Amino acid sequence: MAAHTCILRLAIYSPLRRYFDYLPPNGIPYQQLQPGIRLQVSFGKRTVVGILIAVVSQSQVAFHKLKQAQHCLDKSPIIPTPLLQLLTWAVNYYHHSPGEVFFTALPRALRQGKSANLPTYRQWFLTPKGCSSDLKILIRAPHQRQIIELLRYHPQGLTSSEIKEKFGTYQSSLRSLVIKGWVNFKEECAWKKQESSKKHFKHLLNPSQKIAVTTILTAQQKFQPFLLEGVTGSGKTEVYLHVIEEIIAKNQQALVLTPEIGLTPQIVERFCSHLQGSVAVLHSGLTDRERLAVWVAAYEGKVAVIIGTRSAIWAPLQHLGIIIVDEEHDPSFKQQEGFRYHARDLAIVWARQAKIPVVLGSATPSLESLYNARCQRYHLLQLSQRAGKAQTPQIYLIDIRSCSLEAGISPPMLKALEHHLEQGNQALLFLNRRGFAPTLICYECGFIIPCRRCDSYMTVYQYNDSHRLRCHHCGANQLIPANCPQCNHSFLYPKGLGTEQVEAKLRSIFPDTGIARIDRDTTRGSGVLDKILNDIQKKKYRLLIGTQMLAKGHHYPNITLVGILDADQGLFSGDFRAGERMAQLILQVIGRSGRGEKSGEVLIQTRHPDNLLLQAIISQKYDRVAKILLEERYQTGFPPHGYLALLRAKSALVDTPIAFLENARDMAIALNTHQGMVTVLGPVSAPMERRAGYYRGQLLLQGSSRPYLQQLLATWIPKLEFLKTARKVKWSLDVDPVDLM
DNA sequence: AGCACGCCGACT
DNA sequence: GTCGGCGTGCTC
Ligand SMILES: [Zn+2]
Ligand SMILES: [Zn+2]
Repeated sequence: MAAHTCILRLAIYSPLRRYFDYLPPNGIPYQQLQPGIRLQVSFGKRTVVGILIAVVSQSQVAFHKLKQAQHCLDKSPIIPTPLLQLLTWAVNYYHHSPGEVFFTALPRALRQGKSANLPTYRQWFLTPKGCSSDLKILIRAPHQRQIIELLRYHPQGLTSSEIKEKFGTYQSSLRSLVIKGWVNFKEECAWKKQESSKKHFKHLLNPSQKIAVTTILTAQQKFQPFLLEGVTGSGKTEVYLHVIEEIIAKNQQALVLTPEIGLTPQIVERFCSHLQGSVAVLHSGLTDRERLAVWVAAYEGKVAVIIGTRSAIWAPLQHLGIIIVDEEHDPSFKQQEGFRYHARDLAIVWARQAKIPVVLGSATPSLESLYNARCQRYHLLQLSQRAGKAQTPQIYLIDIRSCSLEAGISPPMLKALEHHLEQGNQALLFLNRRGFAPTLICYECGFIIPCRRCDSYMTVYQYNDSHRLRCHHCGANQLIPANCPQCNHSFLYPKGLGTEQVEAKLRSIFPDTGIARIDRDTTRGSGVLDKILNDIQKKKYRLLIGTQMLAKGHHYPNITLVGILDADQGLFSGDFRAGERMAQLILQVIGRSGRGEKSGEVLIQTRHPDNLLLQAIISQKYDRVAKILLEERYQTGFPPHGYLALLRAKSALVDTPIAFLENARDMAIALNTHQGMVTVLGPVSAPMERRAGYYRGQLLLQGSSRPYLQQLLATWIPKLEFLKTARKVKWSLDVDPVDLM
């Protein structure tokens, strides 16, 4: 019997870190049992969907315990082989449960076992008869009449959902109209092929762009990572476009990953207008249906280029020819909960498996990528020139220890603002803190209003959330109290600085100037940011104040003054990556100024004008910045001079996370065969111990060798779920954490 | 996670 | 008595 037993190894959506073995359903030909198909199985007391990962002949589980799968949900795989390989790699590297890994890659409909057909929608339009007929006949059918009137406004037709949006009930009316022969429909496939008005507008490349393009293209059909380094405005996007053009001309596909904020309609438009072939977009704003449609279309090869955020790394592309990761240093490529994958790192893995080139682009590369380039693992390509005639900006530090500040603005900063606005130019102020003020404090007793669920203070909001306090860590909010909760005194005042406050101050100083605030609070809702950006182009706003949203990827050609209100915040805060982040942010903001013809000026307010890192930043030489940071990482054994894995645990009770982590630590130390190679540090409570009602702790594994760290994780992590103390906490592993918060 | 089972206190 | 909270076990 055992000789030709066929056992199906399935991934099932559950936090359990293992696969589940089943026997094949009755009457299924062996050839149909391809990895990547889905089956319906009984799992415990439930019926669930499983994904076939492998067909094996042996199982760890006793034969009599194996259940038979109920039936196959697919005739052929819904996950292409390269993606299956990538997912399998991710299961092993991130030591996460296979079920959650494989299922996060799928659109919701496929997770639920629905069919993998290209979803369609109905496009309704008027027939010639419907166009010309007299509406008076419809006097007793007001719904039908409304629909006809609406369709006459939209000669290109309307979708069912668009009609449904206008009138709640519509189906019976449409049916009657179809019978009358006034209206008809056609089935359209539901994925929005991105269209562009302008087609084919070719740019000439400068010499360093040309070199980049040809170098990348000579590496086709082989694994080769490139680090494309170039300041904002040096034309990285042009390089991407020329490379992709060549790739898709050979009937291969291209995948472009961008940070969350970078995926603007402008950038999509740019790709569409330059590229022949269908471009599809994948981001968090899509409906489930649209996501499924893009997935199926991509799998069927109907899509040549996918542009998307982090999760687009799971696009089912069978003929991938190149991957591009733009702004590769951006932290949004790392998923920060559950299955904590890094899309940039997975891009490298995919490229290696598929033997294709991968391009990481950035003006301020991550230290990891920079280090890889130095070790010759990545080919470094530099775009030296800023496009156009613009000069690099002049940068000045303002020592604010000896200044009196008004809403965080020093006299020299104010003077510069006045000057640049008088010249008719635009100015930008950067402050990486939302709200009116980070704290509300009692004048009498000094009590600061805390969040009830976090070890943190409530942020004061005056405008957006009209007179409320909000916690940035858990979302809790309340009205601003009239009296101090501790001493009942009524004089509570906001202390510290936020963008709302700066905006208010600027409005009082420059009452006749258009002022825009750009942060997460003013840009909620789709299209809002886009409208603000458009109005900036039109010079409706001349003074901009904002958080890191301002820094990322948008073009503001007329800005000649950039002011950084607080360079120290972030530069000196606890986390090991804080310095890198802040340096990248400051350099990105600096890059916003002085494009086009005008050269720019940058003013940076600081209390530490002599700080080495700050000095390196204002030299605008990123390699100087990197040298300082890399030296620091070398001293501490942090990435890229070392590899990290962080075990996190949280619970509503104070002591349980640490108790679990202590058990976990003991186990790790016992299993650690190479103590010189992997160090177990902690456990300690998290920098902010309580968040959203949970007490949090963490245990850090630091390795000087990645294989040894991985080997320890592989033996250790599967054992953790059997610890008694594990039941009382929520725990998760973070391989290559981007921060230790 | 999601579901079932069994034990114990408390409440109509 | 029996309702329900929660600790424990199990998922091929
Ligand atoms: Zn008080
Ligand atoms: Zn909170």
